[in-house]
Amino acid sequence: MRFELDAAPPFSLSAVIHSHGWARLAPFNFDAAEGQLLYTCQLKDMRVVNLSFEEIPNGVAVKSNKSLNQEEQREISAVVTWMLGLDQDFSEFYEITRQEPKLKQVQEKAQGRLLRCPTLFEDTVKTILTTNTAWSGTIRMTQALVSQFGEPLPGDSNHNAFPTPERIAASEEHTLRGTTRLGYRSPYIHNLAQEIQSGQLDLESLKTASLPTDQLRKELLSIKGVGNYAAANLLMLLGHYSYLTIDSWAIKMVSHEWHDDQTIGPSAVENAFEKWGEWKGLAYWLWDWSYGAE
DNA sequence: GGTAGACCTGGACGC
DNA sequence: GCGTCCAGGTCTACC
Repeated sequence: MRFELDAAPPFSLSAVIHSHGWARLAPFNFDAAEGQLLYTCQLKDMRVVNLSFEEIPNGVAVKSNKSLNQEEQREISAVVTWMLGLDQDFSEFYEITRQEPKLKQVQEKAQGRLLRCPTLFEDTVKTILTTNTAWSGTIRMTQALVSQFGEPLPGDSNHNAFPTPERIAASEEHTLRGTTRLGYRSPYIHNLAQEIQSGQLDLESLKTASLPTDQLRKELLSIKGVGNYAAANLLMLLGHYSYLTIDSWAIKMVSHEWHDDQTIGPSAVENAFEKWGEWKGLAYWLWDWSYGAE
């Protein structure tokens, strides 16, 4: 089954796919040779379907491996709109970056949208799994979580949906740790799933909450396992760009760009992007870094 | 408020 | 094959 969704111009599916590493984390499946993105999605009625995305002139065409009823199609339309940021408008950002040589490519390439997961729960878990580990570790842990706890695609044991909070909460923490090798992150993920499952935390409501950025950040920082870096990353996914995702890579990039590779601290990274105000997170993220280019 | 040390895993490296 | 070291953010205890 195939249907089309409009996107606010300019739009580039490729720019969304390459906006960060999410496309390489299960249950996303990115075929680099074909340039095709797939996602194994569990619907509200618990059905699991495989979705693929194709760029068309005014937006994106969505293909499902199974037929969908009207309600399911409405649900997937809303989910894909959120995942690809189809309704996001970056004209203000493009306006202020036009004169900056290191950002002049952003409008031309329709950059700005960041690939998101259907739920903030999934984005939060994946963000926690990026902390204090190499990227290969993030891929391994996410794959283990999906294959061990995700609902399988009918007739295809190689593809599972991302596990629901209920499914993770129903397991024992030591089982989660033992089967997925999440290490010390395991209690963070388990605790988050339990809080959502019990109704103590309504994480998904933050996607549409009209809270000031600082308040939203405070809510995110209250989650065990989410610190400054993780909160900034999640804020970016929620469309708030006034905090920087300062990790070891950011420090290395800024040190090389403006400090002759001298040792610097996080405040130097902050200072370097202060002028971009509420857009500084995005300016940093899309900056055309000279590191590795020479 | 700032800082040190522990947390956990996989990979690189030396023997 | 085995042991050691290191990288990567966050939490907690302590000052």
